[in-house]
Amino acid sequence: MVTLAEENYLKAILKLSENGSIAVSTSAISNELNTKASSVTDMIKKLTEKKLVIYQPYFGVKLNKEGYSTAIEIVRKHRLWEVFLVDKLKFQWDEVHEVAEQLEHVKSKKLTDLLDAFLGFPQHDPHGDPIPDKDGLFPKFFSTPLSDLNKKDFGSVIGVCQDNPEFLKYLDSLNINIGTKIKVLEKIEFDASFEIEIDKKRKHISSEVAKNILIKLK
Amino acid sequence: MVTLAEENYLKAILKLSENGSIAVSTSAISNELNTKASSVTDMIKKLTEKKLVIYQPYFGVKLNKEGYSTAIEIVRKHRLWEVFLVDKLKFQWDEVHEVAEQLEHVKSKKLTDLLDAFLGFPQHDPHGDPIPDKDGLFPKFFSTPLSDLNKKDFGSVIGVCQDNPEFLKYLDSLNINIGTKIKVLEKIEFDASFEIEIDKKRKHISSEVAKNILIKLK
DNA sequence: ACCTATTTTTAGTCTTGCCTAAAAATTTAA
DNA sequence: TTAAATTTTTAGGCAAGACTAAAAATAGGT
Repeated sequence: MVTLAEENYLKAILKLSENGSIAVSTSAISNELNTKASSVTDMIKKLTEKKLVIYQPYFGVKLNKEGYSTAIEIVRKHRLWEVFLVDKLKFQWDEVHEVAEQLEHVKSKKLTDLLDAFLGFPQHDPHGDPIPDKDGLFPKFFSTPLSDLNKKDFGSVIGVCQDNPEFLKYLDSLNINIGTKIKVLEKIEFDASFEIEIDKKRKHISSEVAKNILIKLK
Repeated sequence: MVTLAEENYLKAILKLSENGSIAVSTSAISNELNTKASSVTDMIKKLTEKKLVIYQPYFGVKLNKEGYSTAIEIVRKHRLWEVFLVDKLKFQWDEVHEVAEQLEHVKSKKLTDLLDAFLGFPQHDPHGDPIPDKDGLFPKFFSTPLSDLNKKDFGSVIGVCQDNPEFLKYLDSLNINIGTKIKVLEKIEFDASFEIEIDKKRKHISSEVAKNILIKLK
C-alpha cells in the first residue's frame, strides 16, 4: 500500500525530474512540498525500502519503474478529474486544482478507466497538460513532419521519427536538435528537398531527412 | 479541520444512533469500525474537545448539532457519489460502496453541490437510501418492508436494508432492483416466506430476504 | 589546497491514531 | 447483596510523518 504522503512525494519527484529523466535533490523536494529537508530524507528512505525509488545519499533520488508508473497514474487521475470538474460540473479552470489534489488519491483502477471513457478519452486537461492513457503513455504532441511544410513556414523541432545513430549524428552536424528553430526558405518541388534557415544559416536537406523531423508550427 | 479518522467516527455514530436520536456505546463503535474500545475512548475525547459530540463516560456518546451536520454531509456525499458511479459511469450497484467510502471524504462544498445538480438532485442512492439535500434534510418517503406485506399487495422496490454484495447479487439474480414492481401472490405463514410475482414470473423468497427489501405500496 | 558556505543527513521530539494490558466502573446472576 | 462477568477507561507503547538542532558531507572561492 502506498500512503497518501508517499503518493505526494512520488508526484513531486516526477514533476521535478523532467518526467523521470534526472535525479532530484532533497532540497528541491522539500521546496516543492513545503516541508523540511530532514523530512524528505526520512521519506526517501521509506520509498527506497518500498522499492519505488533509487536513492544515492547527497546526490539525489530517481523514480524506478514501479515508482514512475505509480506517479504517472496519479498525474493521470489528477488531470482526468480536472476535465470532469470543468467539462461536466462547470467549474472554472482556475478553481479545480485544489479539488483534483484530493480526487487524485482515490484508489480504484476501474473508476479511473470508466471516468476516462465517460469523458471521451481526453488527451489534455483544462490547462493544456497532456493526460497519460491507461498504460501511462502520453499523447503525442501535435506535430507536423518538416516534409509537409511550405515556403515561409517556421517552427521548432519537437521530435524525430527515427533514432538510428547515423541519422541523429547527421542532424547534429546540421545543428538540428530538439528545440531548434527552423524556417523554410524554399521547397524544391522536383525532388521534395528543402532549403531551410537554422541560426541564420542556410542549409539544404533531402526529402528523406525532412520526412523524419517533427515540427511544432508557430 | 476534521480529519479523515474523525469523519469516520462521526459517520459511525450517526449510523448507530438512529439518525442522532440515541446515545451510542463505545463497544458498538469499536465493533462498527473494527477498532478496539480503548481507541474509541481516545477518539471520543478528541471529538469532545472539538465540540462535535456530547460524551458521558460509561454511558455513551451523542452527536451535537455541529457533529450531526458534519456527519450528514458525509452521508450526502457518499450517496451522491454512488449515484454518479452507477448512473454515469455504469458501475454495478454492488461495486460502488468501497469507492464511495473514499470519495465521501473529498472536501469541497462547491463540488458536492455541483455534483448534486449534475445528477439532477437525486433523492435516493442506488440502494434506495435517501440522500439529504444541501441543508441536510432527508426527502420524505413512505416505505414498508416486503415482510410486512399481505397477499395481493403490490408496489415497487424503493430500497434495501443491507448493502453487502452477496445480498445484492442474489437480488440481481432474482431480477429485483430499485423500481422493480412486485406483487404478493402468497404469504406462507409457517416460515414467513413469500411467493411473489416479478415480470410475470413467480418467485419464492425467504423471510430473511423479505425483511431487507423496502416497498413503496401502490 | 584550504577555509567557508551550503546542502544533506542524523538524532531526538511531537502529534495522530492505533494497540495491549491492567484498573475501574457497571451489569448480571446466584 | 455480593461475587462474577462484562464493559469502559487509563496507562504505556508503537508507527507514520512532521519538526528542530546539530553533525557530516559537498561545493565554491581564493
